[in-house]
Amino acid sequence: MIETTFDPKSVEPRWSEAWEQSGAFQPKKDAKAEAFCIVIPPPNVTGSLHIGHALNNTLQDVLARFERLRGKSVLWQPGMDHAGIATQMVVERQLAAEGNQDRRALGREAFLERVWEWKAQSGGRILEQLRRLGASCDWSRERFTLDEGLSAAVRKVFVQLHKDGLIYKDKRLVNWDPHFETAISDLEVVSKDVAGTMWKIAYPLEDSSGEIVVATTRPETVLGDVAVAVNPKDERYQGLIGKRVRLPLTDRLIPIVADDYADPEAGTGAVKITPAHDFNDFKVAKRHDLPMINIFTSRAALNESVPQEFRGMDRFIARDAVLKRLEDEGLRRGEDAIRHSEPHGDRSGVVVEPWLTDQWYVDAPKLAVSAIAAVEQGDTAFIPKNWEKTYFEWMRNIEPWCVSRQLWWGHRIPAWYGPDGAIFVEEDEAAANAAARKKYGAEAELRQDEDVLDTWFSSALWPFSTLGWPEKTPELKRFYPTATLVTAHDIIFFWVARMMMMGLHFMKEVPFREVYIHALVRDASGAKMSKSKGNVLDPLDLVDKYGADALRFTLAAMAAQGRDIKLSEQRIESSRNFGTKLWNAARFCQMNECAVWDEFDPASPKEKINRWIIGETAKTVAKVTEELEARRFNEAAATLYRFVWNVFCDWYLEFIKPMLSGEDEAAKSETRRTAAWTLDQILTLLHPFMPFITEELWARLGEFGQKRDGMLITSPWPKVPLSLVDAEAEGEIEWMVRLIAETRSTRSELNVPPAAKIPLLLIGADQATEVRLERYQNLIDRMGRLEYSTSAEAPPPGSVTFVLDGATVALPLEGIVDFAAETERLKKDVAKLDAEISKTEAKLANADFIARAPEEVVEEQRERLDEAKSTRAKLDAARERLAAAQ
RNA sequence: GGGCGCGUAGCUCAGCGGGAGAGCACUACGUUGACAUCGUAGGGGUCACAGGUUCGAUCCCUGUCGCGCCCACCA
Repeated sequence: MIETTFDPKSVEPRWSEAWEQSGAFQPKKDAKAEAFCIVIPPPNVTGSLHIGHALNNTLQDVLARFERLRGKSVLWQPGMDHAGIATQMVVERQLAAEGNQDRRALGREAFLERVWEWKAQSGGRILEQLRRLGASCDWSRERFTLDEGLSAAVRKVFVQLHKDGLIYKDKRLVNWDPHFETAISDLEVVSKDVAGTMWKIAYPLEDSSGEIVVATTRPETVLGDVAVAVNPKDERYQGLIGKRVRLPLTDRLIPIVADDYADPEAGTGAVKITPAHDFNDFKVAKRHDLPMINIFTSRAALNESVPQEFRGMDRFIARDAVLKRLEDEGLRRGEDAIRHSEPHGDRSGVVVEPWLTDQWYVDAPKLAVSAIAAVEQGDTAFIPKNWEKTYFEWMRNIEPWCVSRQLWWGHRIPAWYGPDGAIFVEEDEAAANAAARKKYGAEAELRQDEDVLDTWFSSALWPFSTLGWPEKTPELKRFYPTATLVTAHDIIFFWVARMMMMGLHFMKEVPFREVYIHALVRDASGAKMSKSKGNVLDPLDLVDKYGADALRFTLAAMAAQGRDIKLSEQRIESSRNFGTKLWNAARFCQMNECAVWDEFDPASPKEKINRWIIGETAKTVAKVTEELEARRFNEAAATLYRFVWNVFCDWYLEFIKPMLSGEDEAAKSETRRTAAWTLDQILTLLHPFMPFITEELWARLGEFGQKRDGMLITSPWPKVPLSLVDAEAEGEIEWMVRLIAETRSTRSELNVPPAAKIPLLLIGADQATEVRLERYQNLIDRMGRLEYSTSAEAPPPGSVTFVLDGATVALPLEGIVDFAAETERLKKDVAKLDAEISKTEAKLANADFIARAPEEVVEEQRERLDEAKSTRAKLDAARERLAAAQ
């Protein structure tokens, strides 16, 4: 006998293992089966499962299991990302905590050894956590972005792009993170709104005939100024253009130049130009052929380009020092408090500096062309579609992508430098040496580029590198392009866009047919959860408390398109209760020996109730299938919830109770088999959402009846044709449902004591009605506590009647009614009905409506009117009787 | 400045051209016979506001207000 509740803790690990052992997670070998591939967004090796991962992977798993049940050959490709900065940060911290030397002292090789050691020990915990969630990835194909195969792909891509002229080295301003001492891409810069000060500083004219006042939020950069720019149309400064000013605190003379960049409305209208430390100033300097003076070290302290007194100072300390000296010199001209935004490194959190360095760039604008076209043509579709706009907007304004990082953990750039600085970009050292020999005619000492690639460079290759590229593997042939990519919108630029570019360039084919963008799960304050902020929720606690199925079902049910999710524990609790409900429904079936003993033909049942539930099942199968195909996870979940709870449990199981305890053996047997069959369909439909409980119940129920073949996970998706919907059965059951519902409602309205049965008088009941009532007498008794008779006598005075399917049901009121309250209620109901009647009548009298509205809508309105009128008559009669009884 | 989205029950949120829904919470009644609960019934909404389109608008369009996010800019 099944116990009263489902115990996830004991069941989940057992099935996780059984599934994996059985090979169910691996793609079907059947060559005829349609391929369906999802590549996992590779979690960081440093990562720990947070609620966003839980949502992301639940949705992928729902799709993977759904398509697997539908018979497709499913590959859900798992793996991890080496996460350059994040991982290096973790290990550096660890070194520091252990009182060890820092990475520089340790040396590159020893440090990398430490990182690999760390990875072996504590990396990749997240994949274990995904297993707990039930993720049906093909774990035998796990990949890591630093694996040899994927690294080879990275090298090949780099070399090829270089050959194609799509990767180049350039000296320009980059976003420099002074904490990690590396360049970062535009995307890794986040601007934060901060309170700041706008200082006004006077620059004396060379001829001492006056001064020009500039405004700045960064006084320390005065030391790197090479000019002052004013707008050529700005009348205030007309006479000054071309003159020179004395740069304060230095002995430099710098020109006043005219440039449209200077906005007369902003600040003082005169802008100091610091080309080495500001993107706009850089452009101005280029236009005017001005020198660029770098005043910062890689840690953003002042370097030897500044006067002795400031050298070595941190930038913020220097700011105060510079201000103080300017004060001393009498050059300050006031200050204003302002709010402005400051660029910060997304990982380090420190203010990043524009800094002039040599870096490698990918020509993203060129690669974007086909990536844009592919989405325009619909080769790849975004769901929801409006994300395409975001994608286009970014792609059309894309800047070159800085891919070199001054880190150690990552793919080392496959570029070697000759003694004369010549660059050899080759897949390995041997090839570079060969190239060098060719160039120099002799062996040459080569030095490999010290830098590594942006982590996202290897992620961009993920859809084909994990399938074996550059080898021509069968997997690559079979599963590329992949079917669906499931991700959150925050990495559309970081990842999706770049996969599109790389996939199209190297595979000549989009990496995925469809991109499903799901909501972000936000923390309590609505802030974005992120690995570096540490404000993550632990879904594993929720799994411990409620089970993986409950969490999964909740997340899927909340995955509506277009709104961020603020997860509440109550929702998970109610999903857990849903699981319990299902569990107990199965328990009930088992107790009543509901089992399929042989092939069951859902067209065979004779009993109306059984034909009805089969029809309802058919409708549900069609609906859930359609909703999953359209990726409306929330609606599929809601459909199942309602079907299981409100249809199967609340009505069907209640309806069949009398039969299961009745004497009609044929009906009983048929009902048992139908119930068992329906439950099987439910378990299958629900399996993508709640794999553990469904698999467990499937197995338990299989201990009776027909022997189960294999496991639920590899069973076929239900095929229940809609032709099994039996209109007659549907009508009859609906009639019963209405009768019982109305009786319940009447009982409540009339305050009938709970234990009492309501005596009913059926006036004008025909034979068919009597037969129906007889058939369901037990049910009526149980659910409605309704006692009926078909006496020909007229209804007693003071009774309420209602009409159902031709039969008038009269309820005597004496002794059980609060007359005053009842009269009040009737009045209210009558008023409501009158409003509806007049509204509907007006509508039906409207010629335009009749002419223009669809036939079925008009018909609906007529029915509505008839119903309202008959209810109205019923209420009138009730009111009269009430009055009479009083 | 540009873009995307949101405003629906006390709370968390679905829905969407044809008389507004769920879960939780609340109230009442019932429940020892599948249900660490469950069932039934009930209260509770000008679907942010104002215009427009339409026979008909919570839904489509425009505008306003409030909120969130993304991008750009910020001397």
